[in-house]
Amino acid sequence: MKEVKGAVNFREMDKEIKKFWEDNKIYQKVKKLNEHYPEYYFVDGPPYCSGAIHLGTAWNKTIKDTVLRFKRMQNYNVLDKAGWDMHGLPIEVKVENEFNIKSKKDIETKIGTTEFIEKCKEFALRNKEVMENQFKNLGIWLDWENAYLPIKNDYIESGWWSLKKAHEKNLLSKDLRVGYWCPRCETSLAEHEVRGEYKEVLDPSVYVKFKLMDKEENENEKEKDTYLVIWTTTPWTLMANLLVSVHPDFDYAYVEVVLERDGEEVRETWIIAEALVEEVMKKAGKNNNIKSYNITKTVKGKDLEGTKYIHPLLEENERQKEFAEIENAHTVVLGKHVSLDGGTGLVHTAPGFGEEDFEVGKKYNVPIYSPIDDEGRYIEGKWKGTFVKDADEDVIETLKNKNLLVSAGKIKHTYPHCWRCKTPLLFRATEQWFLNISKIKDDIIEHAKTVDWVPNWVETRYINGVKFVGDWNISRQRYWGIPLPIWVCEECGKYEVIGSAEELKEKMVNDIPLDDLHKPTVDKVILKCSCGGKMKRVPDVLDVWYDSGLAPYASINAKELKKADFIVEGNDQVTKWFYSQHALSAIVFNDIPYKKCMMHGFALDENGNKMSKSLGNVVNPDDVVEEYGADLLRYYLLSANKAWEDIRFSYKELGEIKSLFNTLWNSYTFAVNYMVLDNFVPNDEYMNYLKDEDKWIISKINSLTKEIIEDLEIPHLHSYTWKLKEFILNDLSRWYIKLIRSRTWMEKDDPDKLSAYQTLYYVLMKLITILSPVAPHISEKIYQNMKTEDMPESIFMNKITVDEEYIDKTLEGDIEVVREIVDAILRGRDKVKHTLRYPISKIILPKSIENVVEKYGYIIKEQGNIKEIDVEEFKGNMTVKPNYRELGKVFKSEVPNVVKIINSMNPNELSEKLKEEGKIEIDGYEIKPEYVEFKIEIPENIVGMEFSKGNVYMDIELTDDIIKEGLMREVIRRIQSMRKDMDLDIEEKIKVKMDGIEFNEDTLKSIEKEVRGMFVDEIKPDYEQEWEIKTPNKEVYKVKISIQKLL
RNA sequence: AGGGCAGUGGCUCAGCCUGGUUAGAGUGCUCGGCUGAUAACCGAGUGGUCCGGGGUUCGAAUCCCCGCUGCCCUACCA
Repeated sequence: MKEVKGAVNFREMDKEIKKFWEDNKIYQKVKKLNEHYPEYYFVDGPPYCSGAIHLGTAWNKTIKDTVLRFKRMQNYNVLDKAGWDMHGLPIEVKVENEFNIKSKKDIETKIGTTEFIEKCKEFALRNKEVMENQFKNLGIWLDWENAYLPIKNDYIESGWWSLKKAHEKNLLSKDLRVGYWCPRCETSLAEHEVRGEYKEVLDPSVYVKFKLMDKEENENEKEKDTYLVIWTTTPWTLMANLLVSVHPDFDYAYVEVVLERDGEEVRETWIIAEALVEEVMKKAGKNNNIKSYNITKTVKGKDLEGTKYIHPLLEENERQKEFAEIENAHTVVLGKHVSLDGGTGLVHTAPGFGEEDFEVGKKYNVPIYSPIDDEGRYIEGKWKGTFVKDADEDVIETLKNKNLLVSAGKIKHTYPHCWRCKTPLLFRATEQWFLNISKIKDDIIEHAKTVDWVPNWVETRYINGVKFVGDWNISRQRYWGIPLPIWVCEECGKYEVIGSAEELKEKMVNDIPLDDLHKPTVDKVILKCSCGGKMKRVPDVLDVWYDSGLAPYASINAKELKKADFIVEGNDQVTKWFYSQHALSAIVFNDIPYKKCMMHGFALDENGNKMSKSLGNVVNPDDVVEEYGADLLRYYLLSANKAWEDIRFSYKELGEIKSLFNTLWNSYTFAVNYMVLDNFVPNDEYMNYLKDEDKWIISKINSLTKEIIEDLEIPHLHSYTWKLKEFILNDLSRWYIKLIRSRTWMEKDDPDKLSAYQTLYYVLMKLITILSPVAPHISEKIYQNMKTEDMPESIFMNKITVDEEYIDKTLEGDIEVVREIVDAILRGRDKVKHTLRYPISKIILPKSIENVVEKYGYIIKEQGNIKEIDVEEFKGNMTVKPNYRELGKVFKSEVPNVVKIINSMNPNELSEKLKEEGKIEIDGYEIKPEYVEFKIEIPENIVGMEFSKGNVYMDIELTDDIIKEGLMREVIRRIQSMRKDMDLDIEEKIKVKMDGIEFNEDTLKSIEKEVRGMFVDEIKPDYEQEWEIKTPNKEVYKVKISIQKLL
């Protein structure tokens, strides 16, 4: 042990400890140590290698690190590979920017795929390094050396292998679907790539009439010109309209509209959802000269099913004339997705341009018509070659000329944009590869029920999420990803799924070296079809979520399922990674790949807003670490909230954690510096001399350890950290250290002193052991200074254990009472301005706690500065209070009656009787002592204070002796304060001269001892000060104190 | 629209699962105190319709139902 001097700098400590761990390979040694213990399999949810970590990722890894450190200290062989997410569009984009590439074509023509892939790889690896270092600065211990990287061949092969399994189980298919498409980047985008990219835009808001085909039975003149009124914000999609959807259960009104057109009165019937008629007519009035309108009849949506209409742009798109011949095309169909939130209650449906439209189109068996090219230009019709959005105005104009426009305006709404080029996205039908999750959904839901979710309601949320997912589109028309291992025959269209590089090597007809399984290498491989044709690879790559979904088995290169004992990620991952890895394991192993799954929240700014660059409210974890040190941030993140709720990051609260750690550090330096001063060497022998307060805190730390093990097991990190805080501040610093302070001033080898040191030593060691999972640096730092030769090299080589034999709940309870009494005394003193420096000659405590007083009276005396304690049966006015909990157990619904009886009795008599007879029977109710609590009112003329077990009465009479003793303390305090001003060492001796106050010889001796001084008559003062001392009996002393250093 | 979570002093949050004294902490503010752990610490005061309404119960912050508000997820924004 070495003396600890100077102010604590937590950041410097981080660096020092990090170096210590690295130089001595502590992580590796800990791993080795646990090698033969049971496995604890943890799978790291891989962060994306985008550049830098943020507060959320820091939080995420802190949770992981804390739990895993705990598990290691429980002697588990923790499998803890770090993981990284490295493929995908975000990196492609960054690289494109680096090369100033504008379009997809440029990649192939300007720099070539090989070079491009190489750059993507470099970029990902570079970012991985940066982020890894940031994590290491937070003290995150993971297996960084053997991290799993999805860009490695064996990982890619795992992807292939699993996809082949999916194929074998008939869960892989190729299908035409509508998805997001960026016309500028010429690629499909995944749903998750679009998330957060909905931006407010001004779009056309157009109400259009679709004329009904004249029905023979509709001879009625009035119903001849009948129209469906639809609303759209994308007029350009009308070109591809095939259906109009209505809700089967809604009411639709036939609105007879009288309007004036070209000077003539025209009568038309418009079909609009009844609830929206007024709104639509209001809008229509602006563009049409409407004279009047009234509803002639209403029908249910389902009654409209099959009604045929004339496509409004039939002349502008010849193809629509062909479609008109198809059975269901250009008819009203039913769809539950139709809402009355806006529009007309009739939804224009273009199956090639909308996801739901697509579903409806398939259901009604009409063509999935999507007449645009990769760049978003029409490939046929009047506007052939025009970019679709540019056609909007012209479409509107055309409709107007055809008298089919009801209203044209603008609307502000949110619309998805390409996150890289900010172009509004289109919805477009393309052929993609799918995993048919819908076939195994029931199994997936069943698996989910076997998981231990933290908090448990995540299960509901997860299962609900799963219920909504459709088949998983796994193919992307991009470059940087796991290549789809699917080869298609050019002749017969048959396809084959390859499960490994080995298999590919066997089957390829040309000779391509397979050093790297990325594009474009694999693209060159040709296989031979059974029909004799050439098979070429589908040029797509896999969705990057497929990569991370493979983690449970690909990360350890396994072909069987090893269920993770624990995973934890942010709440956005419930429907992402929790799901993607489950989906892939369900396909391959028909099981869920984790046993315990915890969700955490998001890190928001102080006001609860998301941190974003544009708001300028981003808190960089590096900055926080630089200012406060890693442990404070770690502790803050785990204590700020229940993990599954969002954290509002606050520097103020971080400051509170700083106070906590300062207190911890002060407690530690207090202990160590005294120990060093006395050359203390810890020795179990001293445990034989423990005083009650020592036994108390030893019991406390063991009780705490026990609770903390339970908290970390769940894990409930908030109660873990809160309990630590409570112990450090209240039990250790504010109570125990206060209690033993006088013992540190005793002679070196006094057993009382040694046992106090031994206790402090024991408790601090226990404390830092349970603190170390969350605050590894500080704990290690303290450990390194306090450990003895025979102890393990690092704190993390120790086990967290409970010494059950030291737990004494009775003692803990008794000392709690003592604490309450001391607090009550201090409150009482405060009330009458009788400060602690002046003793109180006597206090009286209730007889019921006699044994507590007998055992621990010395603590009360010392802490309250009390001369004598009496225990008495108090007399006085009693009040009685029923103990509802006890009464409830026995009397249930009779409780009010019993309470009435209790309250109606004279409390003093009741108490007397209960004491004599043990119980009373009144009106058939048996009243026992435990049903009631008595309190004695404190008479006004007596100084008394209440605590949980009764009252404490204080005799505050001021005798000469008391004043004298108080004055002695007044003087001591002032001399001490002057010593401090002079910056003297604790051990340094001084000469003192006092004028203006007299003490007897004994008192002077006591003062000399406490202040390490010597009273003299003559002095050459180094420091002088005049003091005014006021006693409680209003005497005033003017005292001059002079101090001279003794060299 | 569906699902989940949350709503407790000025602020940040415990407590709720498993109903039972006077609903707790920290922080803020006011006052007082302490002093060799000291840029720390202690005490007192201040401050609450426990979101609202209904129900169950002898008893509800806690359990149930309905609603309000905020956040998140999913869907949608035709």
